[in-house]
Amino acid sequence: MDIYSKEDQPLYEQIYHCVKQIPQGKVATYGQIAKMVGRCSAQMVGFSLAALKIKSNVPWHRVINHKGKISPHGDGLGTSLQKELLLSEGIEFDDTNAIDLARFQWKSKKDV
DNA sequence: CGGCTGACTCTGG
DNA sequence: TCCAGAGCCAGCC
Repeated sequence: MDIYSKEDQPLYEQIYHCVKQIPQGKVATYGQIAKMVGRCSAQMVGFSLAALKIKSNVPWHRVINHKGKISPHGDGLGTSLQKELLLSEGIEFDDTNAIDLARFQWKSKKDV
C-alpha cells in the first residue's frame, strides 16, 4: 500500500488511508496517524475523522486520543458506537473507560 | 488573500 | 501526579 506516495492527495485522504490500515483489535492515537501521514497536526486527524460519516468505510472508531480514551466530541451517538465497536474487536476498557494503549496501541512500520 | 476553527498534543505550574 | 494554558497544520469562510 503505497499511501506514503500519495502526497498528491489531500491530507484527508492520506489520513483515511492510514486509519484503514489499523488492524482489528488494535487502536491508534491521533498523533500516531499524524506522524504516519508525515505531519504533526493531530487536530487535523481528528477533524478529518469528524468529517466522516458513521457509515463510512473508515474504521474511525479505532482512532483515539493520547489518553487512550474516546473524545467526547458531542452527543453519545458516535462515542457510544465507537466503544461498542472496539469491544466487538476484543479491545478492553479499564475503570475509566480508557483503552490500555500498552497492549492495544497499533504500531505502524513507520512508527518503529 | 487573510483569518478562524478544530474528535489533539505538549509543556509548565 | 494532576490541572491548565499555549501551539500546531490544514481546511474552510
